[in-house]
Amino acid sequence: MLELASELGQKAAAALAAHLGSPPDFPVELTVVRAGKPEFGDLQISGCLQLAKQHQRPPRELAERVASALRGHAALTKVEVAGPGFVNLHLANGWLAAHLAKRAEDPKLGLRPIGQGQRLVIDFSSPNVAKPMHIGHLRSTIIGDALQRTLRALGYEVIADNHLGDWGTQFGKLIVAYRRWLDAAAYAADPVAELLRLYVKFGEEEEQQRGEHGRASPGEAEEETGPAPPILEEARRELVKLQAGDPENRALWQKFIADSRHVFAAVYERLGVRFDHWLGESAYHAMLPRVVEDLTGRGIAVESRGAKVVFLEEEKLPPFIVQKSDGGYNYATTDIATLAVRTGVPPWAYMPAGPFDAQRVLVVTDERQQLHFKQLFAVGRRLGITASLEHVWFGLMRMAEGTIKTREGNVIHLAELLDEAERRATRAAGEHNPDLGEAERKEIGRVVGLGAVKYNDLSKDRQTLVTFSWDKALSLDGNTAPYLQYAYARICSILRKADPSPSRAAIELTLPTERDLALRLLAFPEAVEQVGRSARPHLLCDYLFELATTFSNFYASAPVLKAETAPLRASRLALTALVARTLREGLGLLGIEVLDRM
RNA sequence: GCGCCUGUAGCUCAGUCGGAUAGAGCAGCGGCCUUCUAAGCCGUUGGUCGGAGGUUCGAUUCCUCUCAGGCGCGCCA
Repeated sequence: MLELASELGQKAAAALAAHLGSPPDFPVELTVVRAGKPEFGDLQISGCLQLAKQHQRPPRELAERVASALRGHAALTKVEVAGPGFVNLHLANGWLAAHLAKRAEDPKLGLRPIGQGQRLVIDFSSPNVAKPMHIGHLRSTIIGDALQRTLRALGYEVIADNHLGDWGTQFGKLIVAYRRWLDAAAYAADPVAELLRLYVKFGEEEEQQRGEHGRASPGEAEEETGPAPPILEEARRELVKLQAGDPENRALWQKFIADSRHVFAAVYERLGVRFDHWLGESAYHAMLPRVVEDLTGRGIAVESRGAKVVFLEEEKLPPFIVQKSDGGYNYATTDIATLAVRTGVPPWAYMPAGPFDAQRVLVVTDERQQLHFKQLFAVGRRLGITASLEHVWFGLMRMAEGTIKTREGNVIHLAELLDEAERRATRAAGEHNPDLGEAERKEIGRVVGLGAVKYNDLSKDRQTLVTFSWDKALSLDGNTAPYLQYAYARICSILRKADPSPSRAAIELTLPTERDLALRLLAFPEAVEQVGRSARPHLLCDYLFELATTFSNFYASAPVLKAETAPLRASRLALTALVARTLREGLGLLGIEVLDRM
């Protein structure tokens, strides 16, 4: 259908250009899009209105030209001019049937390899070592995973990288707290939870000491910070030792990373998420001096107030600090190094893995880092990076009761959310289908629960600010993953009984619901390509929901197994089987599983 | 102070980079299980698209201003 649309668009534009005498001012371009309403046909062209104004011609005259150029095309039964100057196109059932037959034989369901030959790095999830993953990380993980799957399906060579937060000032604090207050049994049971407890305890101790050492009014006075509490001084010393390569501190730090990674890996296993690399911030540490040297050597960064800074006045952005006045490096430095490795700009072709020489780089984080990435990408361009650099940001997650700080007790932990999702889905499975055995009910609960959670995050435009609510996040009705999974299970039930199930047959489109289904099925590649281009997975959710709704209508109105004639039965079986494949493949691109029975 | 994002039905959200009478789900109301899984289907109620100007044949969409909320802004990540 994509090919047809562009063919018709070009044909229409050519006809109009000839009519207008190939005008130099306004290039004649016409796009063919899906019609807004059934009575307007299947496809429509609305560009004549705009062109009419530019060329001072009556819109209907131009529309008539376009219409007569397209009439007689084999794919179309009717071409009509409507309203002020729209051209409505009606597709021939024969054309639809022929394309469905082709689609049924295509293992890729019509997906075109638009990313062929291109390497793409996608950075997502990226939790911080020693901090538990919460519902905010879930968004990055789920969106990133859906994108990596989709981009792979479109032919990109995808490198999924988990850019772990494994380097930073928190490690000094953790080392101090670990030595003072470690509960070994708790650590053995759940290292990340224990490390969080230690981190929180450190903060409390710091506050207490701060209270003792001055600062009469803790509220306002940001300016006059009193002397740093002793425990904070201690943490700074430990951090310096760690960065200088002190063996004991280094061993502790590596232990924190290794143990955290185990905990994260279990979550990813449960979610079905995989990475090609886990190149955390620390992986780039060794190259930071060279980054700054190069930047200053090329005049990109200059000294200012003792720090090394890149000024971005051309881009109307605030300055970007790449080296602190104390000589230390920060997030900006690490990210420049990371970007250089990912895109392979010299001279930083060091690495345990890479450089990757990617043509496209996607970074999935929350909205708060928009400015940072604008600055980073601006620096990247000065370094000569030509790859497409995209900050795939998503809206923050907020609690229903208002914004709550990440203090323990108020955070919803990932595992807790997934457990509850599975519990609810398992119970629902039992209610809807009492005949299920224990094991099957649990498996359905797992797949449906996980699907509901993932789809909840994926189905909204990623940029919307979401207010978390248990009932909304774990809903199983309406526009949710279970609805799609249920449609799939019903199809499987039909196919099980079809015996033998003929997958290929001549398609007959006798009912309106069959025709609707045919149109929706053919639109699959378009939806997937849109996700690949715009990095917005909700477009695929919308498509799949529409496909499932269209199928449900078909299911209610057209008997498959008891169709009036044998050819019609075969046709409907083929159509049904194709819906199943499209749902399974589409949900698969979102990282959501399906079940044969529910 | 400067900047980014968001405001669409009671609630949660779509709205194809200017098109025809703004669409779904949930909630509400009324129907449909002697036929393939009722986690479903059909019908119905509900809108000054935050507000005010502007651009034009046409604005939820683009521009300006304004209100409300969220988030950033030289040595955290």
